[in-house]
Amino acid sequence: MDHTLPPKTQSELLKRAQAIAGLTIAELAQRQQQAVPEQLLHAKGWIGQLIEQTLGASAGSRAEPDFAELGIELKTIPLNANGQPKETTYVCTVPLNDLATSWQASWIRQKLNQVLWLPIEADPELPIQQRRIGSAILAELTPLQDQQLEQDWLEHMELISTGRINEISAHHGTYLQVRPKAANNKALRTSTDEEGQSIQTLPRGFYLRTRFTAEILNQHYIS
Amino acid sequence: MDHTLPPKTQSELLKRAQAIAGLTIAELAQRQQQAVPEQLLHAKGWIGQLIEQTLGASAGSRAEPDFAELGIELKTIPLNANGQPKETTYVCTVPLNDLATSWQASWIRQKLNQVLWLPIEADPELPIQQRRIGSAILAELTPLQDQQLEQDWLEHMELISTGRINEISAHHGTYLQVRPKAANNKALRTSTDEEGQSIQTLPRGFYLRTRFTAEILNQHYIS
DNA sequence: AGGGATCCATGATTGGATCCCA
DNA sequence: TGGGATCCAATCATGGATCCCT
Repeated sequence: MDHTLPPKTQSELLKRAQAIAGLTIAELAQRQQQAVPEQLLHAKGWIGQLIEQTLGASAGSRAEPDFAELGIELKTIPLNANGQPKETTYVCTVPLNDLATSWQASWIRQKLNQVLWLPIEADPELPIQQRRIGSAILAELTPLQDQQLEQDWLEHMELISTGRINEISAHHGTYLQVRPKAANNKALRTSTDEEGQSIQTLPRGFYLRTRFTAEILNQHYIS
Repeated sequence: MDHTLPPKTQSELLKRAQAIAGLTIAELAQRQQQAVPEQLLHAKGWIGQLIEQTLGASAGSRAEPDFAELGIELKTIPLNANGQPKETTYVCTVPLNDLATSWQASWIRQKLNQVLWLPIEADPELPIQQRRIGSAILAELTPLQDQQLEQDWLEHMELISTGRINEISAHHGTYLQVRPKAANNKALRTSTDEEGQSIQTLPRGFYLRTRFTAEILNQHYIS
């Protein structure tokens, strides 16, 4: 089995995801003829990319969901020893220019509207090879989630569009954070301040807090 | 002013509480002719007792609210620099024998049914003398709080009455915890295990988590 | 530079242990 | 011993910083 071609239907995508549920990372890597890194420090996105490759996501695309034709985004969720999400989830870059858009039309909402969530064991005690892939969850934003995300997004965009991006900290937002997304804290990018002057600022990304992904899991595995 | 006599009415109690709102501990201590300790490490209950004395609570009584005739219990709430409760709140000892009672008739519920909460600044940066007393809140248990506390209480009492008290940790209970309440961890007391044998165990107390007292504060100071 | 994410120092929380008084 | 509570080491959570790939 070597799924390099994108799945043609939602059902085909789900079938592929179900087929890898329960596998260890070592088993999946072998199928894909990949070597498993000893640690993720120097291979941070590796597992996500292994999964993308396996399910046939169109890698490297921009401003589009991973499965563009199906309108589905793929996201892995690292789980701690307790089965809870261990990290926030990166969604996409925060636009620093091109601010005149609505939540409905925004890039981030296009990505989050329909997501295939794939929980993956990530207890640091567990060697990467032995970590198991969980059962995929295909979830559409509920009206309530949509509303809550929109509210967070509006607050962030208000600050950005009034040139106060440097006032944003990761403390803002109920579900959605804005945090640095860069090679390091020297990687600056041009934005615009309150008086229309150019300013240098760190590039940022939108991240979903763990409380959001924890709710997704709870809604689907009522234990 | 020296209120050593118990207040005769609820209104008199509230008047006394309002009269000390805004005072510093130093000011109140002077009125009561008490010396303020430099630190609370060796005077842990001192502020609570200063307040009791001031408001005319019947000190040292047992199995009864502080203002027995009014059915009102007095509790101070230490606040951190952010105005949030800093500690859990001790309520009363957990009965290790005498287990055949209902929530309605229980000692703890008698105490919690009507409480005069008194917030007091307790930021460790602030010298004890300068800490201020807040505005008192007289609160009756809401039906929802009553239900939630009952559920926690039932779970704890189930474990105690089946001799599994040593399985209880402070992790149990949504609002109500059971934790050690003793001079030290060698102070043992006799209880009964599953087969009716005597066992030695630490004496325990019921404590309200800060999330409970935080809700009390939020309901009354909508800020 | 955008997409795939995790790292990890530091601050916040917690809960077992402890302290004084009558 | 019951009532008045706080202490504080250890754990948890967080969010600013960082890493690889195309």
